Amino acid sequence: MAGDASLPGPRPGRRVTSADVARASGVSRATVSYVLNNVANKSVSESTRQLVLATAQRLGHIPYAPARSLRLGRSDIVLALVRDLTYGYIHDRVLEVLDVALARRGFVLLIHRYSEQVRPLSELWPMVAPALVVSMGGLSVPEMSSIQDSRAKLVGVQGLFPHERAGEMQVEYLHSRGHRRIGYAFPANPSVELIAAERLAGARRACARLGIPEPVLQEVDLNDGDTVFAALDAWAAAPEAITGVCAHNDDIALMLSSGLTARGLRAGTDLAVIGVDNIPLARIGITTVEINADAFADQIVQSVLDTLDDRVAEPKQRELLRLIVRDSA
Amino acid sequence: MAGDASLPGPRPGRRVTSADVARASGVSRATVSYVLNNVANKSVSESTRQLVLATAQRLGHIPYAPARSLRLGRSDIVLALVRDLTYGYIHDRVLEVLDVALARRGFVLLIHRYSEQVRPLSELWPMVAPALVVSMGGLSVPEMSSIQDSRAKLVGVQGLFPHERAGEMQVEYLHSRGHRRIGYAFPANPSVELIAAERLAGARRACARLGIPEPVLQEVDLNDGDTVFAALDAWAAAPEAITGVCAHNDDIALMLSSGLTARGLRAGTDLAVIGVDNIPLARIGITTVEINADAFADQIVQSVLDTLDDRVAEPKQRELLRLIVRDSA
DNA sequence: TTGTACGCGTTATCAG
DNA sequence: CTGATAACGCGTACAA
Repeated sequence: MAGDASLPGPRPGRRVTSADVARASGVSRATVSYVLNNVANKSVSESTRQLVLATAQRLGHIPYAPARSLRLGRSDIVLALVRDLTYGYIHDRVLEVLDVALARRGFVLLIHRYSEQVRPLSELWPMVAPALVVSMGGLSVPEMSSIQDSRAKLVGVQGLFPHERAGEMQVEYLHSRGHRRIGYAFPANPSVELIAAERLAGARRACARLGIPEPVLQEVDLNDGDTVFAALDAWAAAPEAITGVCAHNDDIALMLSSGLTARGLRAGTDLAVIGVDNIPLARIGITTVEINADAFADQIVQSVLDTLDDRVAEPKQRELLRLIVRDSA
Repeated sequence: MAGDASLPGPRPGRRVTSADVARASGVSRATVSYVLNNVANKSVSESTRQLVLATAQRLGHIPYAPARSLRLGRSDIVLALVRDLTYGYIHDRVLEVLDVALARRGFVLLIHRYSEQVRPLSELWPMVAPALVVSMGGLSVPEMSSIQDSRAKLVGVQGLFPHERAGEMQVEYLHSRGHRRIGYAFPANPSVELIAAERLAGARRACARLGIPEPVLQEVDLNDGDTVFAALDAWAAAPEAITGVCAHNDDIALMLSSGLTARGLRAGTDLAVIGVDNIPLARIGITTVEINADAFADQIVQSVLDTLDDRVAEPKQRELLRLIVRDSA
């Protein structure tokens, strides 16, 4: 029994290190590392290999990420910066596809709900040391330079997506259906402001090109039903009544549709409403500009992998948008 | 020029370490560490303090997370395991509140979209070394033991939430409005199966207690509008027609409502529909069992902080559910 | 204020 | 071919 106690057994309350595995296996730490990492060019006899594997398993050894990263000079973390998780459907799909692609390359995708008020980016790097940062929204100049300082690579999603075109397509469709006075439902949520501005700009451009008046802007807050009714009233009270509305996205289009229903009216017959996204909930009755989530995701994945490999990204634009006509417009 | 070259200047292409700052400041690495960490009980003269701070700033030094974690034996990462980001509103709110609370404690919340098929949990620990894991869905037994092996603390969200009660409240409300034949719209998405089963169980229990037949189950797939119409048909064709339906959540309730509208019917008059969540989109017209997201978030935060401090959690149950009556039921 | 040992995994170099 | 020794990455904190 005294013999047992003097043996360098498992240290209580401490992490199981590769050194523990080495001791218990009667081999060196180097050998353990070679075995655990399947290092090529290093021949280890099958017997020791099995012994090390079994011992590691038995002791429950898990290589400690910080030590690995310190030695390797890089972490396997890709950090996605997101302002808001409720972007919903498209975002979720993109992040899923991205994580699968990264997994094949030995990286892991972690998502951070980023807000400058909670914690400046500069405080993020001493806590996480990502190999690459994917920014899912816009970034300010100081934010971008902070990422540069952190030595993480950076991929921005903004710019990859033709938001203006989406706004244009909405107006073009409404125009083709005879609508000449168009409303625009702009989101109140500040976290989508940049995107929203682009879509609106596209709608405005299309109106100008088609020779119809600028869209009549109304702000709609997803968290406040009153704003929906206020918008409907404003459009109805316009000098020349609005007959068709572009909604920033399907969520807002759905709210407008619900608002109409609540008033005994109906989207499509009393007021044309068109959204953007083609979210599942919209698939009953909402006319929309569909975003091809998979194609969009592929572009981002391509961009991320290129950046990880220090390749220059070849911008292979694919068609991401498609009109889907349903009852609401 | 030769003199310049022999100076230990900034090493090209390499990280700026605290040693670089120490050299450039003409002080020891220890001093740099003390200054940068504002260590109490360590008197550093104001002049060197300012010098070090300025030098660090000038060189763009950022403490390297892996080295910190290795030395301290802990990382500042709290990892939230999520099956699916489209849980939406409630989840987003919870994760926001949690991150704010963790920020105050010097931790950062990172979210991982977890799927066993993409990457087993055991491969996650060598990449991330979280101080604590928050599981936002259910975990299997091997998954839980994998977390144990990783030496991360674990907080499960399941169990904190009275899902059965939500199902009960739905049935109780429909019953109070005179409905005796009740349908149940069950989500097809497997990632919410555990939660959904609990809500359904509650609905069943309430039916039994009230002496009405079991709810007639129909599966509804958010991504497939046909399932909505199939469900509506099935309920209408039941031996005794269904007059009220409990939806697993507001998204499904909204789909049912849209389906009714598409058929020229209306939720509330032709078929009563009640959801769960009170998501923003539901706030026009959908009767629902509201989840108090902030109170729910507070519970989780409390649980997380208790676990981080190795305190035993005191289960301070608050009322999380509230009936909200609108047009749809 | 400083010197230095430490945390842990990786890998170049060396010995049998 | 099989394996061991030792240096390294970087920040922290104890002893001096």
